[in-house]
Amino acid sequence: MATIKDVANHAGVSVATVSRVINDTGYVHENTRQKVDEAIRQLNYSPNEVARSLFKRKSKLIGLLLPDITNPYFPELARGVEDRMQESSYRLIFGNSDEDEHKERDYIQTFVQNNVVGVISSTNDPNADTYMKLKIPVVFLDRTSNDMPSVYADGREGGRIAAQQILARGSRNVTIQQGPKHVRPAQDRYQGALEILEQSGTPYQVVQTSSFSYEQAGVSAKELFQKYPDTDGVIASNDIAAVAVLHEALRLGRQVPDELQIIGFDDIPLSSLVYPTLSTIHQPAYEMGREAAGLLIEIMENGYALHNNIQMPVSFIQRDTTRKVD
Amino acid sequence: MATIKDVANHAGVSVATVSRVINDTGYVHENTRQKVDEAIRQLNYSPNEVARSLFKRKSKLIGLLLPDITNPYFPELARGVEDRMQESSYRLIFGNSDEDEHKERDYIQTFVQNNVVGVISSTNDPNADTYMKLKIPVVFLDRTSNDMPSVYADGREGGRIAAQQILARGSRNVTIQQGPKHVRPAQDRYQGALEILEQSGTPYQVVQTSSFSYEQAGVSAKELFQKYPDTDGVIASNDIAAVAVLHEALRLGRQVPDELQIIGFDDIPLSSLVYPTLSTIHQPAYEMGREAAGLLIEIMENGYALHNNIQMPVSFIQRDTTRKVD
DNA sequence: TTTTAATGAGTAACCGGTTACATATTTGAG
DNA sequence: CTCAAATATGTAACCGGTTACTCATTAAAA
Repeated sequence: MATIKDVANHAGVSVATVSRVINDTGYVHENTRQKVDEAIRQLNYSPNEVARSLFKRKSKLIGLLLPDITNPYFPELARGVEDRMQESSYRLIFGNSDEDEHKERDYIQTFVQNNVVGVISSTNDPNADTYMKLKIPVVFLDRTSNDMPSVYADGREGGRIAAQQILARGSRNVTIQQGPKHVRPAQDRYQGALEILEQSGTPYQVVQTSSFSYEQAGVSAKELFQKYPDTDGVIASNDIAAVAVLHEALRLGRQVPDELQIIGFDDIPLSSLVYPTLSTIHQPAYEMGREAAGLLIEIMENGYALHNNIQMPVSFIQRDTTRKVD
Repeated sequence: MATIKDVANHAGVSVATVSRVINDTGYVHENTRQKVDEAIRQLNYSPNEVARSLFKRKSKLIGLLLPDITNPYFPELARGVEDRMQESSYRLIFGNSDEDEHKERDYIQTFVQNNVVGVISSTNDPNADTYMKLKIPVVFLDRTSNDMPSVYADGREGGRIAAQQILARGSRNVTIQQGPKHVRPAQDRYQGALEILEQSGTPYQVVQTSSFSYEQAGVSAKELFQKYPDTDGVIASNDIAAVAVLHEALRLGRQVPDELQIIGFDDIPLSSLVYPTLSTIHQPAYEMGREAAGLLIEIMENGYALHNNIQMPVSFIQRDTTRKVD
């Protein structure tokens, strides 16, 4: 690869001048600029970001930490982040945390070692030392933190809506999946649903799910119907779990939505492709990713942001696993 | 952040000695080593990878380029790559190419600018200049290249298997989705299926799909049944498309698999969660990701690899959108 | 005991950029 | 025409590591 020195030699100027040309700083005579541009073109030169990063102590890299890209909700977030970052010519160092504190710390460390200028993280503990001590801006995505910048959907409200809708549509023996205990958004939804069911006075029951993996989803769905064969409404912990429940229900010959209603959470793309299509609580994942990226960029460039906590709206998407009302 | 100089001062030694300690090179007296280790601990020092990278002209970063992480097949690949890279403490700079040549070039350039030591790419044109001129090792993933390292599934064979199976199970008026023309693996499958159908002499028809997006999948499925309402077997271009077809078929009241069989491609996790579960051609995506990472590591560390072209087996997964035979 | 090899640690150049500073030339106001 | 300000460019220090080289000390071999 050609270096700035090669370009300088080729153009018969000093490296400082070349630097001025490529960064458009200081004074450069038009003729000189042209000579340099020509040399750059001929040598197909592009500056070494590592050298830049070393001197400036900042790169054009952003650290992105998500729980598990294999869960279809996260690619949407990631894509939103990427697209927005791309527009401002930032690149991503990406890692899966598996909701594991240790992996998280590990990644954050290498982010710092690589001079990233900002971090976007979906952590369950935004107040962990790892983040509090960070000297670069962090935005929490899909997670809430009062005192730190974050972009998230109103999970609790989502849970409430799910419960309200399933009751309004006639379920009288609802089962709520609690979702993994250590995953904050899962617990928020759960609490929201619980709240409504409590105050409605209708009978309900709770089942645990320990992870968001596909295998777990299948197992949990089977368990659910073994324990509560009479349930007539399921508020699933997310769409994967919901699809698994739907699948198991059909296998058992239950009529959906007439005997059994199901509401998911997330509104991943496949929700509208299964049959019957899945009613769910929509989270604007792609937009959330974009917002998080935008927020981070704002903070990186201005040192602060106008709105540090962006709560995105959730909404009920009526499809075919719930009965119609109007 | 503490620098190596801080550590050196704190320990009362030179930076060279600290460097020897952290890299475990050269001679260092045990007592000295302990002093340095203690200083590192106290200052919570970890070396700046950017400075290292600049001097060595190589980082611990790998460039990963995938078409679109939003397509559920790719997160599996990505995860496989990440997990393997993680084990050898490489990190990923990640980008979505959207199968777009320009975006690809852009990414490859910033990979180089950031001193990545290797690239894993799913490109449609492994012979493009962008790659031929690269001085760092590249492994093509989910794409074939004769002369360059690659890890891919036998798409053509997959297509053949799909056609054989759908015929063996009694479809007599098959529709093949061709998939996007510029996407190599899609065309391979298509060719494979075509081959078998041609030589079988049974009637068949071809429909185009222009992208792998969810919306497209829905539209294509509708079109398919409008054009060929009498088809009794669909070989879809991938699982997303297949699920869309399945969905549309059920909506139209077609009996699956009795009146209509459907075979997908990829075996994404959701294939076994839809109802009825989707018969499909399995690609070991996660393992392919791991293999690609392993291959790249081998090349990076030895300068060459024993097996440069790793073809992974595909297999027919019999589920419920095809009839049973035994 | 002498000689040589192994061990231990510091100095300084280097990686490829950026930028403060110095210097030279040009421009324009008075 | 003079002189300050604006323009143009080069020199060299710096970012935070790594490593070649030098020198001193210690251990081992002769």
